[in-house]
Amino acid sequence: MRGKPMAKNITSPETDFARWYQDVIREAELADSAPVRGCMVIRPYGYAIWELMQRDLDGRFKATGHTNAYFPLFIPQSFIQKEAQHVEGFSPELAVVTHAGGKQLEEPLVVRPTSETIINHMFSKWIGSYRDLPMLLNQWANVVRWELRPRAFLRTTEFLWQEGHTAHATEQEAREETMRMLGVYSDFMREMAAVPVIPGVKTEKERFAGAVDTYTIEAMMGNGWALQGGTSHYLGTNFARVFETTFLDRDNQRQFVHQSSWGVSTRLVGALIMAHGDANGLRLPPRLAPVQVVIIPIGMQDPRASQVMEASEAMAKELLSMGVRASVDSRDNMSPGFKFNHWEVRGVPLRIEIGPRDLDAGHATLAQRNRKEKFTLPLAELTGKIPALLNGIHDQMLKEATDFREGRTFDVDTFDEFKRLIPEKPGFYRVWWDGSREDENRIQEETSATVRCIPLEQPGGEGECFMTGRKTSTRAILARAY
RNA sequence: CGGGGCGUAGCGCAGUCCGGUUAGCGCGCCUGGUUCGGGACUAGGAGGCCGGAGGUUCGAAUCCUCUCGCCCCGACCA
Repeated sequence: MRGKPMAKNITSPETDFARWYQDVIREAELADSAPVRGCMVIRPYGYAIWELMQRDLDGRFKATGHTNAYFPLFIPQSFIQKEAQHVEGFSPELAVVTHAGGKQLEEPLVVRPTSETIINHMFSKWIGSYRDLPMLLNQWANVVRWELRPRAFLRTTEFLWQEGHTAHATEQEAREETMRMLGVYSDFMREMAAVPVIPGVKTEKERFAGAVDTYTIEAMMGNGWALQGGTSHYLGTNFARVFETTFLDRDNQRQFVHQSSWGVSTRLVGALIMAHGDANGLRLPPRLAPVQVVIIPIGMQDPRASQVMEASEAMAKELLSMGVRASVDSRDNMSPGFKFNHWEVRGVPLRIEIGPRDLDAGHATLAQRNRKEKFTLPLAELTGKIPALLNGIHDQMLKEATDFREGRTFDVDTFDEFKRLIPEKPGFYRVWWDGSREDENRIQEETSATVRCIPLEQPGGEGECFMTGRKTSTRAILARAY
């Protein structure tokens, strides 16, 4: 890239991060806006990323004992209204169907914003005794929350997600489940998305409506803002009580089940874009890249073009048989340079160039999306080295993202200091925390930042709360967030 | 819901203040030729109810009224 100009049609992320984000989505053909406000079309390339996420996560859910099921899109309005906190949290953003079949419905139907209520309704029928527990279900679905301010992938009126719902005999089991799934999400983010996350618990203000405790994984985006990548809730018996989800224990006593629910959404695609993208567009971590290796044949008018094509095809075939997602860009109406840029914008982690000169030298030229220098590898041993190269790219991207986050994480002791620093240095701010909801409101009003979470991993020791001055042993993380 | 911006070719825009023949530019697209190791060149070509409705005028993309929609920034949220 030797000092060449920035990618065409992409605003520099330093100039305007929000516009850069939109430009990348457009140029990489991830999504397009839809005729309905707040909704978006996920284009094939963007959807392919989501499918890779789904496939991996689904495997992790199965491996932890969950099975998939599907519950209806429409929920009787009365269901939502049963749990006080839940209604309060969701009523402003509900889409409600009042007419169908040519007439007004007796009871309006809510388009699910989440499925705790309808699932509890069914659980109460399915669960009789402790022998039916734990019940461990997941569903892949779309949900609708009427958004005032949509952003592609991050916040759309309709979005795709997965919601896990479990019921257990004891609080301890349900809490263990809550933490287990938070761990699954953290692992996924690190191992697949190459995004480091901070697992923690939400404050009361940020808690899911209806949960006892809400846990989160918080990731840092390229502008220093935080993004909640996934949530896992311990629901206690809140929904069980209103839906009478009960079981008979060993002593023949009726008990409420203890529950968890947890989810991640297409928002993760947005997280990927903003955690790894650069001025030239998208950068995809290899394990979530629809195309991991693109092979560009060069000199397609050259007398030896057919040799070049043969070598390219052979290489792709070999890689595919090894389980590497490789493809040859054999379009003959585009110059190599155009193709380089085309695939760079789309974030393909590894590119292989093969031309007559390479054939003469018995090697191919490689370029990593996350590095500037090109290098060569002998043809004889090239394909065998690709898996390790891809793993290396993953490790490098994870390290880059981690280093970036560390460089943007600050410790502050007073609210004044925080107020002064956060506008000029957006990032994660660690503070001693013993504040109330009112304190949080004040923080948000005066700085636009929020308490992202109280990390599970605490440093120990104690200090004075940066708002109240009270002694506390709790450290919290504050940031501006999406 | 507040504040700001924008609707003109598939995409990005100019033209609008100050009305005047056939509405322009770049990219993309189609056809031919030449090209191909970092966004190729060239010749020709296709493509528009100037967001919608009403008005003013001899004449409206341009002026007036009303509408619809989109985007950005804030409040709410995964």
